[in-house]
Amino acid sequence: MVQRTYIGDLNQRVGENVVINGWVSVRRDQGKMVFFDFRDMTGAVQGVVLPKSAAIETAKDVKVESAVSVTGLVNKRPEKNAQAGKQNGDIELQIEGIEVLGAAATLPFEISGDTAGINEETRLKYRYLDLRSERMQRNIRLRSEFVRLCREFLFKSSFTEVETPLLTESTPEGSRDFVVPSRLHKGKFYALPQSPQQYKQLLMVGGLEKYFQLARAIRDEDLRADRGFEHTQVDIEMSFVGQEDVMSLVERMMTEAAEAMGYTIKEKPFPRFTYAEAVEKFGGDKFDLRTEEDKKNGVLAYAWVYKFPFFEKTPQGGWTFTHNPFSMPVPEHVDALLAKKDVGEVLTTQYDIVCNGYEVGGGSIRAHKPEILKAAYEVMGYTADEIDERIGHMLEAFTYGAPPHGGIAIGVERVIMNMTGEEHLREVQAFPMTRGGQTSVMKAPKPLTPEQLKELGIKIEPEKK
RNA sequence: GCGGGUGUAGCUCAAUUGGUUAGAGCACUCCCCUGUCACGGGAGAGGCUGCGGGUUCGAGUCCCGUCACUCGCGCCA
Repeated sequence: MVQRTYIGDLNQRVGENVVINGWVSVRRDQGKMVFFDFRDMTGAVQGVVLPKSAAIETAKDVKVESAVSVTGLVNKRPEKNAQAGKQNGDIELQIEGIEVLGAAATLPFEISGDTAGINEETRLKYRYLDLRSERMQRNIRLRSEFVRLCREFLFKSSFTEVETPLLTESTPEGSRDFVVPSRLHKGKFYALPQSPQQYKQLLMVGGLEKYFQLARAIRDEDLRADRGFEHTQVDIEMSFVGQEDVMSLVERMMTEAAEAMGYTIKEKPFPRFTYAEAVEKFGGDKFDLRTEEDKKNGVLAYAWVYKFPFFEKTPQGGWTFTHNPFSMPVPEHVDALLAKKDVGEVLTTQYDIVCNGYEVGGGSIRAHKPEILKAAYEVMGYTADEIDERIGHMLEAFTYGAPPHGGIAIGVERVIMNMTGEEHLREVQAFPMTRGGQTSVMKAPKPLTPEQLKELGIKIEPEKK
């Protein structure tokens, strides 16, 4: 069997016989001769079946988007037939044989153009076809490239990648959990992680010092254009660090990745605004620092927002956290928190990273001393028993030599949306859901069989109207 | 949960104040074409107008209900 040549390498093989694999993008049947556009993951090339070619009969039956193996001779095109400014526009494949490896039925929609205008339901039902489109190929590959560069940066910086559990505990003070019924413990449920927060802090207690994970975060809240049930975070945690250490590491990672991908960052180091400044200047903590010119040029305008209030009033007159309850207050406010004095004035070490109007990540230095973490829960009005039930395990873990630690989570989809200019999360995920929460292609959620329900100890009550 | 938008051929859309047999482009099938490159030319097939009800001599069009998709709010970092 002859070695496959990638289409992107054909221009170095002029005069040679080659085999290419790929898909048929276009067929142009001229009667006596037939032209094709083929593509693989490296690019596109024109093939021609001449009248005397043995492949002429099969060529007429090849359907667009079929997967094929094509043998032929790489020719320089005559000057008058060359296509300037087009990949492989100066060569073509003179086809000797076409083998259809996977025939294509008539397509439900055309994928040669931009599929963004096609009905969302149709695109998602046939996501495997939509993924062949140029736009989706670009977005998904770009996403992979970003993730690769983050991984490389973090490995280079002595981080350890750790996978934390997917089946875990419900966290009532966050957003709504997706839950999984337990077969072994009927009537009890696991929850899918909203973030690996507790585990990554326990990894710091566990001496890993520098952890990261490409972590899936799962939340059962209604969907938006830029928000799905699932998204992916570059999740980072470090020991023996302060706010400055985490921020500068993240800044280097984001800069290296973006610049390696050819993007321009508007301002380095990233400008910083306190929450109060951001509200005053921009009316909120998600702002866009780009000029119209920047927008045209695809510039990324990163910035930090920090010094958020730790707590805010609840409608009932109590206190709740603004970001999360497990952060350290800024050093000068630790005593106030411990004394529960001037609670509304206490600032947290939380830092958010924003870019082009989106919040792309957030983190903080964590409360690694049990009394500080406990104080935050007391401010929010939890009883000793409730605190023990919710975070007793963390408080205990922190009694065994917990290092000061902090971290961040960067939302991968948000970054890729900024890079591609996409306004919809679905355009940067391979298999997203509809807004109504139905999965691509196979349309979950679906009912379970009575046997499955019985095994789980679950009875479904018919919904009353 | 609330509010807005959309739903007509496989896809993208059109169809006058309610009026005859619901049209077009692309895709598809067949025929013609030796240099095309989103090839071109000719012919053809393809419709429960999301679904259910109502008003009317007559509904794609008006009314009520319902479903799906979508955008925003609530919710959510």
